[in-house]
Amino acid sequence: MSTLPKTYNHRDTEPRLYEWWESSGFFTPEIDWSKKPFVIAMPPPNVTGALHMGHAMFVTLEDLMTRYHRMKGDPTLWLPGTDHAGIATQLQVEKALAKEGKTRWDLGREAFEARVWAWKEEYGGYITRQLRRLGASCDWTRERFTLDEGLSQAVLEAFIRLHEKGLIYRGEYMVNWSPNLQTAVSDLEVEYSEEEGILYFFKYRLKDSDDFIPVATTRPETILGDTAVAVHPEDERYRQYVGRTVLVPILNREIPVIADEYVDREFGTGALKVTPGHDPNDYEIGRRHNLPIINIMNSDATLNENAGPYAGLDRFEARKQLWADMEAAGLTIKTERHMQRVPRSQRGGEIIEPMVSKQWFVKMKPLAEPALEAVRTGKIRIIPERFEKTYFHWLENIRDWCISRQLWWGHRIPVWYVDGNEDEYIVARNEEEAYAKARERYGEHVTLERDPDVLDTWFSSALWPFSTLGWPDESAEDYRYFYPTTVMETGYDILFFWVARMIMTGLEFTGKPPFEVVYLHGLVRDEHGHKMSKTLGNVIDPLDVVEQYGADALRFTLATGSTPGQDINLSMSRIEANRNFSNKIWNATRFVLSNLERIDDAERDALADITFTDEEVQALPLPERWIVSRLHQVIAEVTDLLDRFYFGEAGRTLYHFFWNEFADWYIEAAKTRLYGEDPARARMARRVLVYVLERTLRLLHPYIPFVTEEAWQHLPHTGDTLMKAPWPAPGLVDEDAIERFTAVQELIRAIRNVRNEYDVEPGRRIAALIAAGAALDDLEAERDVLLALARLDEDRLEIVSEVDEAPELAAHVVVREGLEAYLPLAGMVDLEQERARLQKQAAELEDVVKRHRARLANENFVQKAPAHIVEGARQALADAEEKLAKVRERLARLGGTNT
RNA sequence: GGGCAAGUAGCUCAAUCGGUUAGAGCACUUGGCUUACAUCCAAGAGGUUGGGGGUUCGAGUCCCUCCUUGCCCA
Repeated sequence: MSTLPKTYNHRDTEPRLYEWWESSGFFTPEIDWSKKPFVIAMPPPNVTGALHMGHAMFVTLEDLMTRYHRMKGDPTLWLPGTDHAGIATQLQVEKALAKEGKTRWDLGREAFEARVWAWKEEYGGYITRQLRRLGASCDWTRERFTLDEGLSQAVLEAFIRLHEKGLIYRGEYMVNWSPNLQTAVSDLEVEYSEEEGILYFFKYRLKDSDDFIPVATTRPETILGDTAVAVHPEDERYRQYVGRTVLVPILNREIPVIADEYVDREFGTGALKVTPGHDPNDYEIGRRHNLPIINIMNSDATLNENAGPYAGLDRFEARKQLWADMEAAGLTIKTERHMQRVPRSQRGGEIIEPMVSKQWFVKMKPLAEPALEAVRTGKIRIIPERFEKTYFHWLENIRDWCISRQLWWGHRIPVWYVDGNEDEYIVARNEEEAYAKARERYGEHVTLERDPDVLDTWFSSALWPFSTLGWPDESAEDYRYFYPTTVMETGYDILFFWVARMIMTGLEFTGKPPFEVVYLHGLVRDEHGHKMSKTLGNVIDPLDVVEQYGADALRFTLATGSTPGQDINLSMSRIEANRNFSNKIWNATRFVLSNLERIDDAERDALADITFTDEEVQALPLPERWIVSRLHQVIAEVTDLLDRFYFGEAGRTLYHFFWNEFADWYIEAAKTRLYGEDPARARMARRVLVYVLERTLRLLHPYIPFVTEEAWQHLPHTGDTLMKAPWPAPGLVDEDAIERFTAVQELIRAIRNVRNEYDVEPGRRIAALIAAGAALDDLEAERDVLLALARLDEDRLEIVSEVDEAPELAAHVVVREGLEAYLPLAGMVDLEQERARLQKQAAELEDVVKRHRARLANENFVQKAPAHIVEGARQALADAEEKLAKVRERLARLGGTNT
C-alpha cells in the first residue's frame, strides 16, 4: 500500500485499464436466450470527425446505462460505429485535393471514391480511439460503418422495398439547392437567419399603357424568372389590372396579372411578383394558376440562358447589374432596408437557392402515421416527455423527404435508366440484376446508365438500429436476439433528423419500434451558456479535459450536471471538483488498505467476498449499524433512480454518501476501533470499511469507471473486474440506528460549533458534561468516538442521564429533547458572550415555534393535510419548544434578561 | 406569427411530476498540514426562487399575465 501514490494518477491508470478491459473481451455480451438483453445502438459519429463535447455527453450517458445493466446481469450490448457523413467527408477530401490544385472532376468518380476510402482508412480510427479514452465500454467486435457491405445491403433493400410500395418517387419539384456543394439538401438541412437586407421597389409596366404596378422584392435577379404578377382579389388598388398583361423589366416578356388570396396586402406594395422556379410560395401559386416555370439558374448559381443578357453572371452580380439597368430605364422606385429570413446551409452557411430540380423523394405521410401511433400509445417513451409534443407536431406536418444528393461519396441510388431515357428506369440490387430485368422488358440490346446520385446520409442512419444487427437477414442471430434495442440516447437536436426517421423505418421494415425509450440530452455549452464554436474560441476539447483532469472527472460532471433535454453549461471548476472526488475515493481506499497490511490470510480471504446478514448488521455497534444501514438505503435509492433515468440525482446521492457520510464520519469513527486496544473491534471495523467501500465502488463504477476499477483491484475482491461485479443488493436498513447516530452527529456538530465560536484551537481537548437523556447508552458505548470527533478531554468527559447542578461558567448547547452539553471552557467563557449567544439561539427557536404554532392553529391544515404531515409538524413544534425552554432556563440561570 | 424551454446564493447547477428550515460545487469569511487525502479538514456567512395576480390548509413546483434570454417550427 505504501507504494500507492498519495494522489490518484489518472494519466497512467485510464489507458492501462481500458486496454485491459477491451483485450479481455469484457465489452462483448454473451447471448443468453433465457434473458432479455439491454441494447443501445450508439449514435454513429462522422467517421472522419473529431471528438467534441456532444460525443463526451453521449458516451457518458450510454456507458453509464451500459455498465449499470451489465452489472445487473443483463446481457448488454452497446453497439458502436461510424457514419460516412456524405457531405462532410467529401468536402474534407475535396479540400485536400484543392491543395494539390485538383478537383474531384479531374480524378473522375472511381478514383475520387478510392481517394475518400483511403482518407477514411487513414483518419477513420481517430474518433473511435477518442471514444475509448472516455471509457466507452461498447462492443468493438461489432463495430459498424454505414458504408459497410452489410449496411449497404440494408440500404438497397430499404430503397427497393419503399419503391415497390410506391413510397419512393422521382419528380421535378422545388428543392433547396446548395450552390457551393452543388447538391440538393433536405428541408432539415436549411437554417433560417434573420438578417438585414434590402427591399427593392420597382415598376411592372402594363403592356400598351404607361401605367404600372409597383412591386417589391428582396431578390431582384429573380425578376428574370417571373411568370406572373399577383394581387389580392379584394384589393381595390389593383383590381382593375387583374387579367391584363405586364412586361418583365428589361426582358419585356409578357406575363399576366392574376388574383390570389395568398398575397399579403400589407407587405411591400401589396402586389407580388411570382417566380415559380425560385420561390417555394410562388411555386405553389404557380401550380394553382398553371403558370409556366422558368429556371434562370445554373447549378453553381450563375444565371443561365433564360436570363438573357445576364446569362453567365453570378446571382449577386446579376442582381446589381439588373437593378442598374432598370434604374437607367426608369423602372425603379426606391430601396428600403428590410429584415428578412435568409435560408442558409446548415453545413457551409452559404445562401441556399430554392430551385426546381429533378430529385428522388420519399413519401412520408404513410410512414409517419405508425410512428405517431407508437409514441401516442406509449410503445416508445420519450424522455423528457415534453419532446413528444415537438415530435407529434413535426410528424403531423411532415413533408416529403428529398433523398438524392449530387455527391459521389455515399450509397449510390440503385436506379438504372434505360437507353438514355430518364423516364424509363429499373430499380435493382446491382447492375447484373438491372440488366436481367431490363432485357426482359426491353429486349436484348438495351443499354443502361446508372443514376449518378447518392442517397442522403440520414437515409442509411435511419436504418441503424437494425441494419447494424444484420437486417435484412432476419435469421441473423444478433438481429433475432438484440433487436429491438432498448434505449436510444442522443441529443434533442437530431430528434427529426434521426430519431423520428429511425422510428418510421423501424416500424416499416421490421414491424417493431426500434427501441423502447428515447432519452434526449441537451447541448453542452460553455460556462456562460454560449454555444461552443471555433469562431468564439470557447471550445473545450474533451481530450484536453481528459488529459488534465481525467475521463472520470469529465464524465461525472456531465452526468450529474444536467437533467434530460436541458442544455448544460460546462464549468471547469466543476470538473476540477469532480477530479477531487476521484482523489477522495483513491485516498479513502488507501486508508482502508493501510489497515489491511498486517492482517492474516484468513481474514484477508474472508474480506474478499464480504456480505452482512441481517443478524450481523443488528449485532454491530451504532456507527457501523448506521453506515451499513445508510449504504443499504443508498443502494435502494440509487437503483430506483437509475431505473427511472434520474442519472444526475443518483450520482449526487452517491457523491454525498461517499464523501460526507462514509469518509467524513464513518472513516473517522472507525479510527477509534482500528487504533484501539480491542483486536475484535478492529477486525469488525475492517469488515465494515471494506464492505461499504467495495459496494460503493460498485455503485459508482458506471459513472467513474476508471478510479473505481483501480481502487477495487487493490482491495480484497472476487472476480476479475469491477465491470462484471454484481450490482449491489439492498439489505437491512435499521432506521432506529440511523436516527440515533444522527443524534450523535448533531451533538458533535454542536460542540464543534461552540469550539469555533469561542475560538478554541482545533487541537485542544476540552472538558464536557453531557446530559444524554435517551442517548445515554449510545454515548457511553461510543465514548471514544465522541472524544475523537469532538476533541474532548478523556479525563474530563462526564456523560450522565440528567444534569442536576449545571456548571456556571460553561457554554451550553441543546441538541434535541433531552440531549444537552455543557462545555466549561476554562478561562474562555465570557458570561456576556455566552448570554448573547444563547439569546440569538432563543430568538431563532422562537421563530420556529411561532411558525409551527400558526400552522397547527389552522383548522383547515389539521383537517385537510395528511396525518403524517400534521404529526410531523406537532413533533417539530414539541421539539422546538423543548429546546427553547432549555435555552431560556439556562439564560435565567446565567442571570440574563430573558428577552 | 405558433410552440417549447430557461430565469433559484456572486458564478455553475439541483430540488424525483404540491408537503413547510429551498440543497450542492466553486468563490467568500474564520481557524487548522489532526498518522487516507491541503486535489484536505472543521465551522460560518450568503436566497422575498424574474415581476404581478390567482388556486390551495400549504406553491420554486399548478393556473393567468407581464418582462428577459435561448431554441424549434412556419
